[in-house]
Amino acid sequence: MSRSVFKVLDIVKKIKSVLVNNFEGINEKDILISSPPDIKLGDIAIPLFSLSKKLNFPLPDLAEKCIPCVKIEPFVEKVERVGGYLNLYLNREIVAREIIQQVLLQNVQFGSSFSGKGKKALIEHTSINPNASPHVGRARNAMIGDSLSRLFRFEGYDTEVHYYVNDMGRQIGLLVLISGEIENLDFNGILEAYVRANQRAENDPEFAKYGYDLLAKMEQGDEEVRKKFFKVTEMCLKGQLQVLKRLGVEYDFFDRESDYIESEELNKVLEVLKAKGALFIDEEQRLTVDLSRLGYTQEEGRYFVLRRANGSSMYGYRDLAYTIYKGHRGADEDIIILGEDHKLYLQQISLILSSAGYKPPVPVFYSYILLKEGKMSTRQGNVVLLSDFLDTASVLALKRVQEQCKELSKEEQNLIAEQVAVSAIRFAVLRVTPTKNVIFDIESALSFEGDTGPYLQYSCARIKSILRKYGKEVHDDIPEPFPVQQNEEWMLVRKISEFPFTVLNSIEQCNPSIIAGFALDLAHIFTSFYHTCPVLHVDEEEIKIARLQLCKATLQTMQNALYLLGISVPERM
RNA sequence: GCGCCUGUAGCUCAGUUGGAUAGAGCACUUGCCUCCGGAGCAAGGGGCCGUGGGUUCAAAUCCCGCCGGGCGCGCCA
Repeated sequence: MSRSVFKVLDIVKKIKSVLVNNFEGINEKDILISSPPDIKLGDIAIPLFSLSKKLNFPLPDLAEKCIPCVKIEPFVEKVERVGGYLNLYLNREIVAREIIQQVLLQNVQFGSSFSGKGKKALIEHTSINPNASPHVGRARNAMIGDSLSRLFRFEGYDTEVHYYVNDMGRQIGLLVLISGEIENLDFNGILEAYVRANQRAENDPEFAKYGYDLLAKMEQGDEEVRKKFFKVTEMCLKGQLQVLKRLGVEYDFFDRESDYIESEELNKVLEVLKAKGALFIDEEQRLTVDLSRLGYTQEEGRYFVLRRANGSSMYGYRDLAYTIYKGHRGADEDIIILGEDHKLYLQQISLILSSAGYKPPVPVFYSYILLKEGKMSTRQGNVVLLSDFLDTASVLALKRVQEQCKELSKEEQNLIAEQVAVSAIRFAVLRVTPTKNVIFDIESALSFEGDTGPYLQYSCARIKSILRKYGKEVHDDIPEPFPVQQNEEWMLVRKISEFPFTVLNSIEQCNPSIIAGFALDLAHIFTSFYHTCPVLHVDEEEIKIARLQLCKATLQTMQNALYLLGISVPERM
């Protein structure tokens, strides 16, 4: 069921205002605009059921009255009533011209409504514990966050991306402890070291205690200990960032948790909580917030501990301080990407912040990536490391590139293979709505066939090939009228016209999968067009040019969509 | 136990916020490279949209109950 709506032109807006002006007692919200289930039934559909009811006007009469109103010149060619629907047929040649023109004029900006102009967005994402190489499950956070960052930038927001470096805590303490025992510990050895440290802590209370002691010294600002923590976490962070960079994920700011051990402003917030009777020292000497005093109604999750009995801070304390800091950066949109396991936690800190007059960040939650065999577990060894996946995908892609692009240099071939590998993983993860679990199937993610990132790149490569073979620059002046002969051409135009709407929809819902779905639709329609409509092999020069322009507009739209997903488009593959 | 999320073809997922005949890909069957790139296209089979009620002109979509899956629930981060 396609519900394409022509957003590029203001036809929808015009229809609404015309109807509102012609009928008393209705407003724009009463008028629904959708589109017919089949291209044969027209391009825009207006269901009249509720209008007829609201106006107390028999449906056939209402339809009769509406038909001349919505026949908006010169775009609407024909209006028909089918059952309770008013179906509008657009003038393909005029509408297509307008749309293709817009795409070619706006090129890399086509799709943006600039809704974020003059506004600022702050996005925090990824925050993988610096203790291991990231697996694809963890990377879902980074991919969603990165894609949203691209969306916000695309819409004109002044966007800053933050990475919160969790360089504290008992786990890191243990890691620092054991790193002192291993010579030349590097990023590759870190996971093993981490696992070993945890095992030892379980069996050796002495060792565990050292971990805590080290953490306490770190908190108290012991310079030497701080240096040790920094050294280990920095090495780990660098390694992780290298892998993430392969995916095209980058950050503007790295904020270290250890810089938020003490916060005067947060202490003032705590005074507010105290005044509300929400802050107390519990029976085990922990500094605790009783959220029920702030409006929290559940018993589960009612208490939120800020400091241990020995006075050391908990993650929640530091994160509250950090969140306050972020709030002062003046962002209109303050967004944080979190795994679904943080839902209650975020609710808790949001309650604390808002009860002291702060605006909490807007969370985007995502569910875990599962393997067919079940959950990913580092301990059980059934994880798919991001770097491993990229390596195998890249090798597989290289084989095909070597066959198909023999004339290219080795470096170019490698580059393309890497681009294909990245698109395979990014698309496989991003195409699924964040709130749903992703069942990750390595086999199909590596197949590059069907609804995959490489398929999208492939369809672009085909367009580029056509444009290359044409040999000349395809100019941007669109003929009037623009010839549209086949349904496939028209369907392409319709799909392209949806893109700005899709972008807005995606950013409103903070859901990149909407873009992914759009890219797939567009690619399918294009390949269908490709097989039915010859571009270079047509005699009439006007048709050839028009189709070349349609190809160019399709490519531009596809590249813009893929850019938002962090997928780059090779010239050939 | 309580709370949040989720259930659509054998499998992996869409379904533009309540609209017309529920759509793709994988897998299976059948065609299509002397023709702009077969990482492709065209066609076919395959559905009680978890289940039982309700709301209305209209429900995969909204509300309630039940069942299955994911996540969480006081010194982890």
